[in-house]
Amino acid sequence: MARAAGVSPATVSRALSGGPVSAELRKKVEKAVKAIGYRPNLSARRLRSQNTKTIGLVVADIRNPFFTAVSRVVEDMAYAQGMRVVLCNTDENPEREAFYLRSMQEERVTGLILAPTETTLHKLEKDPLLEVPVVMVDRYLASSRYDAVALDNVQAARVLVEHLIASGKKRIAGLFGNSSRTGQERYQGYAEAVTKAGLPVLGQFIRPYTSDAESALRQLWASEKPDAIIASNSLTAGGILRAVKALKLRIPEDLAVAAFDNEPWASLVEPGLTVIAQPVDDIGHAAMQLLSDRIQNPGLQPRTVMLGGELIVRGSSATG
Amino acid sequence: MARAAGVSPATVSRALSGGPVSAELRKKVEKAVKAIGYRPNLSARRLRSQNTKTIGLVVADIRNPFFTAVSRVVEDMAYAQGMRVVLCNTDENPEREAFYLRSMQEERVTGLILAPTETTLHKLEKDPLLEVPVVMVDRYLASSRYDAVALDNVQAARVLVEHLIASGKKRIAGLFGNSSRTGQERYQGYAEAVTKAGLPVLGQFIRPYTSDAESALRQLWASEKPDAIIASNSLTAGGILRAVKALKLRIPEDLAVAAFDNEPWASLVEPGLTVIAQPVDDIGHAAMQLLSDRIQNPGLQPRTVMLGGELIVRGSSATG
DNA sequence: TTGTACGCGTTATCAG
DNA sequence: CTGATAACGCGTACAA
Repeated sequence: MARAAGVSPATVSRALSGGPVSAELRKKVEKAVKAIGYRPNLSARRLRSQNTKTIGLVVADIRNPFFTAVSRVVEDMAYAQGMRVVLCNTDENPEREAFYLRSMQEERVTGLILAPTETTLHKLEKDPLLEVPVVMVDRYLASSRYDAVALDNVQAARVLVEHLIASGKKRIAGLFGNSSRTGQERYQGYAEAVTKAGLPVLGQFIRPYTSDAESALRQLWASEKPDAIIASNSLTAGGILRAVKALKLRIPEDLAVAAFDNEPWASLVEPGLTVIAQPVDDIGHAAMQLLSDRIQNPGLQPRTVMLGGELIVRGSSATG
Repeated sequence: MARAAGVSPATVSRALSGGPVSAELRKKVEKAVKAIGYRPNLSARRLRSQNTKTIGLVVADIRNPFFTAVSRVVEDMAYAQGMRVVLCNTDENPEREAFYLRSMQEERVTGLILAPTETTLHKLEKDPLLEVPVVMVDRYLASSRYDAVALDNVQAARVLVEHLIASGKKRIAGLFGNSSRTGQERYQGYAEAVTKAGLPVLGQFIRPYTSDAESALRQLWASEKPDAIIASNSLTAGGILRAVKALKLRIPEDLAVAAFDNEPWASLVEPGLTVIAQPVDDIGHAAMQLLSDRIQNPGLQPRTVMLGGELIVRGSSATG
């Protein structure tokens, strides 16, 4: 490139990065850029500057609408700051997580946004093998060494259950994801609420897939005969509705249903699905904000941003 | 690292990449790796090897379930080949597309998977400023210079419309995305089918957002009084169902509805949404396969993989 | 203002 | 089998 423009490499570098260059030479460089279709080499630039301007986004599965929404916000904010986003799906598999975290280290990412499994969450807390800025999303430990942003799951689950109790439900079941802290916290809020009301605890942990939720509900219906059920996420909710349809149960008369995540279809299914809406945009925004802050100032005390959910009542939980 | 292990850089490189090294020195290197938590620097590796092992994925919006599904498959296959995926959302905005394509060039991506707007699609065909392997996804031009994989949109739309005609519908409307070739093709298949049956063409192009679809249907219902409508994608379908609900129309008696994309909720809404299911996994798989082939052999003739959709009939289009 | 020289961390080539 | 050396493309201190 330098010789294509007939100037020194240094001049090219300066011209392209707005350094002090005479108008004449600047023209020469710009002309050469167009002539040969020159594009600066980011690998070289990163190696030299020791700044990759890359953020790693490691989530369980981008098809989970929650992560989809978060990733979109993260990508928007990243590119607004001239950063790129590398996407990783771990399928809640600690081995894949370990692999990706190693990769992100080799990538020398500027920062990392991570929704870890319970396993990895504890491992990272014990020995902090990541020396890059990290923000946990959706899952976190109290008084962690890492920044985190998440829904107040315990509180949100409690609100959801109390709503069902207020609707007169007496046998409230719950299906919770078995691999993430999120599921545990929502279970906790659920269990506290039903216990406090003197109702039985009918919660169980399942893999967060539609089919697992479907069969779990069938079993539950054949044994415990709940009159209401809450789902820890939208995939599980889908499975429940599928089973409800197959069993020809009426909602909410036979079974009230409520869930987490206000998917677009929540208002389209009959009679409308009651949900806790997560502020996904705010969560993504907070994650990037925490990350930017920490990148600028690594010495910061770890911060946890806890956001509230919004209860949206629809027909699926209407007073019986 | 080299001096931490007490050997030469070359030996470190060989040891880590399985080259010919004595067992003794290999131990030394491995020990040093653990001791200092060494991770190879990918920027340096890429600069030196001129191989970034990175694929760029440029789509309109990762929140569109079609792209979500494709991206998941792409990411899976990429990492199975030791490649990373950089994600870009263009919002169907040609300027953002241009920006990202430039970025991907600077990134020296090994390959590019791209769902371009109509604008960019034509521009790239005219002057091929991308000299990396490119696979178009979801949108493409006939006899293009690029590889492509997509649904046979004309055919699929025709099938969908013919199904509605067979159900006795006489005034079939259609809402199609206004920014992508996909919308145009589906319109074409729609128009052909209704014309052939001697029915009026009530199709229109809208921005592919839920709210636009909602107001479009309200207007349509107030003027053309269709007895059926098809939606070019799942967001548009959602808007239609929302408006239908607000207008208290009965499906399918007042208005039959059919759409593209078999989202999980399609079977959950009453009375079930008739759709053309896109083979999203196959599409993602084919895209990566085409890309791998072209990376291995850049001289290949451009290929277009056209996949068929599957008509899934549900209650929303039941014979009136 | 401009050019020269060096180094970022790696791999490939070439001697030894 | 191993080490010195060069080069990938860029940015920057330093000299001119």
